[in-house]
Amino acid sequence: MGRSPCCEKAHTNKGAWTKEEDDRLISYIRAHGEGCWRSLPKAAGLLRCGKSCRLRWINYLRPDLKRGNFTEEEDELIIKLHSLLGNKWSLIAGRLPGRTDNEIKNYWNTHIRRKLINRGIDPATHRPINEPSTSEAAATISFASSIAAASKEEKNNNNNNAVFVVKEEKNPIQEKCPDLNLELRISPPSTSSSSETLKTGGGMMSLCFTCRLGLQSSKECSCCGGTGSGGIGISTGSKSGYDFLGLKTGVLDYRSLEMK
DNA sequence: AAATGTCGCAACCGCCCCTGG
DNA sequence: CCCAGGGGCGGTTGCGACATT
Repeated sequence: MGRSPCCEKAHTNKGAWTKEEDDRLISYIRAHGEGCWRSLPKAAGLLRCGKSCRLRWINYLRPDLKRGNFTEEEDELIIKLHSLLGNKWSLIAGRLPGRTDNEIKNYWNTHIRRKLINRGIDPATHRPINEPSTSEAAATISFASSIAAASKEEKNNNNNNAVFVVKEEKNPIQEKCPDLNLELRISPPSTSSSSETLKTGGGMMSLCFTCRLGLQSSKECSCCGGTGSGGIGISTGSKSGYDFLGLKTGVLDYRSLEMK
């Protein structure tokens, strides 16, 4: 039993979007919101596949996209997140307000990979290229509980819902590449608190409801202040409501953390 | 100036997961 | 519990822009 195609391929346009198509899609979504992508093209008068519309909107037309060059901070954050999450571009994109998974994926493949190779780091494993591949643990995220990892801050926050500790441990690889081999520690969320709290190696962040919906830096955001600046918190320890590790739903799906 | 090579990005493809009936 | 539909994601491709010869 085959899966029905997502659209009538015979009657859909493909390839680059025209200005008129963009305008139609934008005006339709402004009027009706992002709804059923499958029926959207017909409703909007577009001869496009619903998936194509979704992709165009998410990757190019969304008003909150931050286009332009990646900053050095974003570079480093992407590298760190990739070392933790692997090719989970959507998760990584979730930590970079205004950036899309596709954009980050492209940027990784074209710039960061080369950058890491130039540094002598294997972009796939985040290990030194010359490093013999005997140390399996070095490439694997450790979910081992670590009391020490809980750090002092945990004592100050007993209402944590989802607590993530990104801990750096000293080992030979770590000393060569101090940003790598970060450890994640995950505890299940509770339902008692109205905001999520997350920890990084450097700071504590409390997420407002808006941020938990993935609307960081929006006008309604109370923890980011709606400044549009977003938060690059993993390494800086800023308190900018950074939705680290896909907490948009309030429940962490551990499968999303698996390394490939 | 033309030809060729390389790079970067937008878009597509196909698979997987989630959800509702 | 099973199945189909819809949405989302990661990998790949195609093409235009730019650089080099």
